[in-house]
Amino acid sequence: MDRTARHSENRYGNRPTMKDVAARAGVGLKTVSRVVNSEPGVTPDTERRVQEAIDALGFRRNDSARVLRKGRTASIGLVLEDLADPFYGPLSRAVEEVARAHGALLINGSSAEDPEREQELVLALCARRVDGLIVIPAGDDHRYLEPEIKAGVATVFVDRPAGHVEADMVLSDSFGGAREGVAHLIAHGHRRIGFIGDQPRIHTVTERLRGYRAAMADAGITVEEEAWVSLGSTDPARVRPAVEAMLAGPEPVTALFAGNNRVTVTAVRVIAERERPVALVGFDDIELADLLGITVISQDAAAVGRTAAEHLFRRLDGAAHPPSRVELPTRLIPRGSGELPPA
Amino acid sequence: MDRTARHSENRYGNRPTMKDVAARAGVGLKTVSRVVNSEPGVTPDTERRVQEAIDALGFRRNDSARVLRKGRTASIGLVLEDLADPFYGPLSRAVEEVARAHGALLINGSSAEDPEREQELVLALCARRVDGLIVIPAGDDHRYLEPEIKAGVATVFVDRPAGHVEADMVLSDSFGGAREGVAHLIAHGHRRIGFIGDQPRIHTVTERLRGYRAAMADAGITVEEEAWVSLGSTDPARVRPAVEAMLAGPEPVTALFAGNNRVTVTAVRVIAERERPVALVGFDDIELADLLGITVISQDAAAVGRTAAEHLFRRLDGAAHPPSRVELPTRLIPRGSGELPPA
DNA sequence: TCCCCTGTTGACAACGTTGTCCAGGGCCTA
DNA sequence: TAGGCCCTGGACAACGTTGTCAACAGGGGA
Repeated sequence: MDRTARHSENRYGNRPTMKDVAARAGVGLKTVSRVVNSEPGVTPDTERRVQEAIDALGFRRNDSARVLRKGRTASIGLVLEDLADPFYGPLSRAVEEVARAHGALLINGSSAEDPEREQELVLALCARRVDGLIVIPAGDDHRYLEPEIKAGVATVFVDRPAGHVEADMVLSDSFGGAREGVAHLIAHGHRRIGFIGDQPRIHTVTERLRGYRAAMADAGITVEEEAWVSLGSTDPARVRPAVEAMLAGPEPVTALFAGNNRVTVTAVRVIAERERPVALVGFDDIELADLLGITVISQDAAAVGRTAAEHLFRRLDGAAHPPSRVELPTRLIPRGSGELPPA
Repeated sequence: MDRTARHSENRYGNRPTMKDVAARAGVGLKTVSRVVNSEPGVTPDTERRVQEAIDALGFRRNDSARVLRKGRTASIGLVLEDLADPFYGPLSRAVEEVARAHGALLINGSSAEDPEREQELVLALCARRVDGLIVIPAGDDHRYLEPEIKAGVATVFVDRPAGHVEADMVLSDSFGGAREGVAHLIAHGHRRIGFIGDQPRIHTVTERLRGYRAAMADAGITVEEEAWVSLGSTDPARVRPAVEAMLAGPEPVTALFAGNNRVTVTAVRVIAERERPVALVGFDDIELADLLGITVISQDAAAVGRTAAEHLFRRLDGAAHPPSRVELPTRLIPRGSGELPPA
């Protein structure tokens, strides 16, 4: 098999280059470059000839070469947990919107909550020389990013703090939100309150748990650890029995605090199957939660994304202040389920 | 000061290049390249020295240069309507998963249902030389893609057919699904059935409307166009009064068919405010719809994304068959709202 | 008439990587 | 011991673009 032939066939089909355009228009290479980039110093007549050649050949500038030459890719990377999670859709969209306003494209990837996969993704993005990175950390050690950050890749961590690395962060007030939610339940007469959360490895999980404990302590309630606190994953196959266990037995909990949107959904399902009403407050808002009367601690995913992206581009525009840490407030939205009295 | 160092400082921060690594390891440039790409023909000892230099300098291969040289970017583009829409999250995630299995990254953008923005995005992606494109069309004329497709950019259109261009398509059976949903309502005794949809410019909208008409015609029902059919946007500010109008008056509709998930959500809200029960079937499934008892025509967003991505990579792997058109089936999920009798 | 100035244009190098090809050294075989 | 072969390593060009700089033409002023 002839290698050269296969090779050329495997390239960009037969993409015309500026050289081809130049030849066809009968001008120099650089003149084409000028036209393509709307640089001044080209007579209207020449410009027209070049433009005709461009249209005729279907030429499109090769941004890879441009990037190589200029050093900026006009693209940013976003690494999150799961694009299919309704919390991350709006967040991602908000980031995209800001990026678009700055003429940048968005490359994104899901870490699936796996630190190794996070690192793999982030480094792949760095190899592409994205100008900046927005990372929702899966792991808790980001020293692998040090050379990148030192080399000038603007980086913003979102939703959870970075591990062992200095960088901007945009977080939600997980502690305060959970504390408020649990206090809300206590204010409605509950004392036996269960907490169901994701893996304790995740920062927001421990923060929310801390908020739960704080609210309980404020009310002088001693938490029955074994019976009232359940951490693990958001898989319904785990959450469901955990919730059922809390609601069973001689002294069941009368209220539940659900650590995130995935957990809330499963909790709602379990509760719906029972006769006895159970109070519930969930972290994160959910679509149609208003119709189901679910009280939630809402965090504005779009605002989080927008804020993070704005920070990022401020860095890219040269801001050199020390790493900042923004904490966005949460909001309690009472809709009924959090205002039920103890059974 | 060393020339190389000063130079690279001006570019990507101060990114070391293979040349720097080679100098430090005391080997040739190409040897570094071999190590980085795990090519054979390097003694373990040399490899170790190179690897040490790489680690010491924090070197990361510049994929822009690699792409320029190799002609493949190992990235694909996905242009959809709105990443924040719960239908597109899972779709996007499925595409990403397939891309990942093929070692490719995903660049995505939202067209916001604006044909111009779609074109702008697609062409930007082409300039980046993505290997392939998955497009959920906003516009209905894609002739602008002709030179790209001819140049070898694999392209798959999803959810809606392409305009004036030969390419693979992966669609859902909008017509059949809507027809089945409306027939379901008719089977439960309804004859006055309203249809609420998005902009008629969108292919799926007219297809679903066609399904509605077909089901009505099958049952010998004459559609009262003015009163029963409402198209426009998915903005609640428009949908809400439209639904209210259908449910008002001396001869209101007794059932509604909602054209997509956004519309369904608003319809559910309006219905929830009323005393008289109104039957409802919605196109697209919605989270928690099971708890609210909403009957839906479900299309598997993840399956759509996966199928499209698989088609794309088959093309990239050399498949040369003529453009195919896949239509994925929908599924009626009865949950109560679609089985209500006429009031 | 000459010269300078301005405005257009093109030649050329460089960006960082990979493919090609060649050189040298060590080892095996005859 | 000579010849040949394999294995390792390096020099060099090329990918398509942009920045630099110089050339050139035309016009106007002295």
